[in-house]
Amino acid sequence: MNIGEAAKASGVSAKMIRYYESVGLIRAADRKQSNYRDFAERDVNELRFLRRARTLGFSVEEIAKLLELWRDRARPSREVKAIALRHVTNLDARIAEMQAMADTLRHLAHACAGDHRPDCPILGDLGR
Amino acid sequence: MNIGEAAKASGVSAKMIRYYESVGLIRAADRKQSNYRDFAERDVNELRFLRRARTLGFSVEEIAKLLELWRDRARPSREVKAIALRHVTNLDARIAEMQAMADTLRHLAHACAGDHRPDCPILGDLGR
DNA sequence: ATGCAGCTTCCCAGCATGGGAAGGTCAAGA
DNA sequence: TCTTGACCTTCCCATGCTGGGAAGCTGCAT
Repeated sequence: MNIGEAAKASGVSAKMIRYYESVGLIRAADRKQSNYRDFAERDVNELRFLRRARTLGFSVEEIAKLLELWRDRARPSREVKAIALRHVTNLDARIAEMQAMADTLRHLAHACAGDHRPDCPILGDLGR
Repeated sequence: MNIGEAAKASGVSAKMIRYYESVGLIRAADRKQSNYRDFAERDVNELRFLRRARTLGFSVEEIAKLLELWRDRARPSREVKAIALRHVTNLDARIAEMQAMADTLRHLAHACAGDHRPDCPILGDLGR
């Protein structure tokens, strides 16, 4: 399977497949005589795993560990769970930060007339 | 005022001050004969504005517009409000995304024993 | 055989930030 | 006065993830 087909089948762009390979996230694919990469079904499965993990917000580094565990039939589920929960903690922290930003801005915007006049609590706050 | 003092006074690192100057976010500071940058109180005020806007999550590009409006005494508050609300919409979207990620993961992690055994709904989902 | 689609590598760009090297400047203390 | 150390200057590099594009090779269909 060429990289284009693997990309279509997995939902990961060819550009990204090459990148993941270059940083060692996935095994380097086999090569045909033409030097074209040759993907097997197993590779496509890993790429799909990868894509799904990305949509859940895992970093490339975390995915490296998850993939390793995935490949290891004797993994302890404890390790997988730990990575997932650490990521959840991380997400929650970032959500709280952004929530605070949004709330502050909503509040300031609410107090701003939003017309032709220059007076503006938003700028007032920023320049306090 | 040297860049170090301006950094301390504004809470923006010297590195970042140089960067903001290089991308045209702030006016290029005056130079002394030594070629050292020379900051005035007004510059420090802009840097503080900048820092506050960054903590509210505005992009450098948005801040460029906000700074422009801040400097313009005849600005219509409408424009400021529009930028702020657009940013809030943006934040809300990202929060919702991350919330969905966190919820999915919490759910999967809850179903995962997290012990020495290899069975794991988290990996199951990722590799579905 | 010719052309086009698809592959290869390599470089560049962005966001915002920090690290560090090589070299110039300033102020304080011996 | 000279040295020293803190601070400044520019320049390049790296991060994490993604896309754009150039130059050149391969493979298939007409």
